[in-house]
Amino acid sequence: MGLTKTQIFDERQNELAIIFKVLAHPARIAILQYISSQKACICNDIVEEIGLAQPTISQHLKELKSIDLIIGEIEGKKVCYCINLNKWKEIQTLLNSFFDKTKFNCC
Amino acid sequence: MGLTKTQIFDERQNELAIIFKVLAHPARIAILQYISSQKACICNDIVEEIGLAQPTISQHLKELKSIDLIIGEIEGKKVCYCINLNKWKEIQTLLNSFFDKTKFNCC
DNA sequence: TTTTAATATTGCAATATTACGATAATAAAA
DNA sequence: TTTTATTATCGTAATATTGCAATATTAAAA
Repeated sequence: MGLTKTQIFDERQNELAIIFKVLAHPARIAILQYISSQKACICNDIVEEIGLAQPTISQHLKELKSIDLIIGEIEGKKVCYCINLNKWKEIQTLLNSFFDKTKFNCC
Repeated sequence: MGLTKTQIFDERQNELAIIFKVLAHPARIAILQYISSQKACICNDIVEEIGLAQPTISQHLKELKSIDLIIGEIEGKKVCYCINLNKWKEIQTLLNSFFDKTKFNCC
């Protein structure tokens, strides 16, 4: 069906899945790595760096923005995209909590 | 197109994306949490716990197995699924490395 | 050997994702 | 004001994912 049955899972499980889903594309990984390594993180530079069409990059940026992982600051005609450090740390902590909380009773 | 252009990204970026993708479903999060909390982690118990049809669970288990996150041990007619602790730790380390390596020069 | 129980696989319908051309929106520059 | 540059949105084609009924496979039990 292609439709995830979110209603049978709890909020935490759905939240984790959404975060993982946003990160589950090499272009979005590459965008994050590029943004984080540059002093100026202009959208157009990202398009040239990654090698996907401008609308495609714009869409990936939108998905990263949807969980506040990046912030876009308008600078005239351009937009400077930056990683949202607070959210970044928050997500890293959340993922570590998921990995750590998982105990291994069996086998 | 629906087809990810993996060839324009490096191996590390693609590997990270695949790991995130496997984790990007609440059912698979729930399966991992359930398996890790049980002494016996029989496939049928997972089906009853999660509330999805048996073939659907079987498919999700297959995806978790695809990156060796879980191991299925055959016990007669039943299969006992367990988390692969070594891979679990390895992936946690890899994700932390990704989060840590990302520096923030801009903004 | 036949039956039963547990799990995997196949096939398919419905929805989601990816990618991009065309175009709109926005703001600086001419 | 018109042009130009930059980014966002829309529409759409192609592929992927999700979920399940039907069925196959496997191994213990009868």
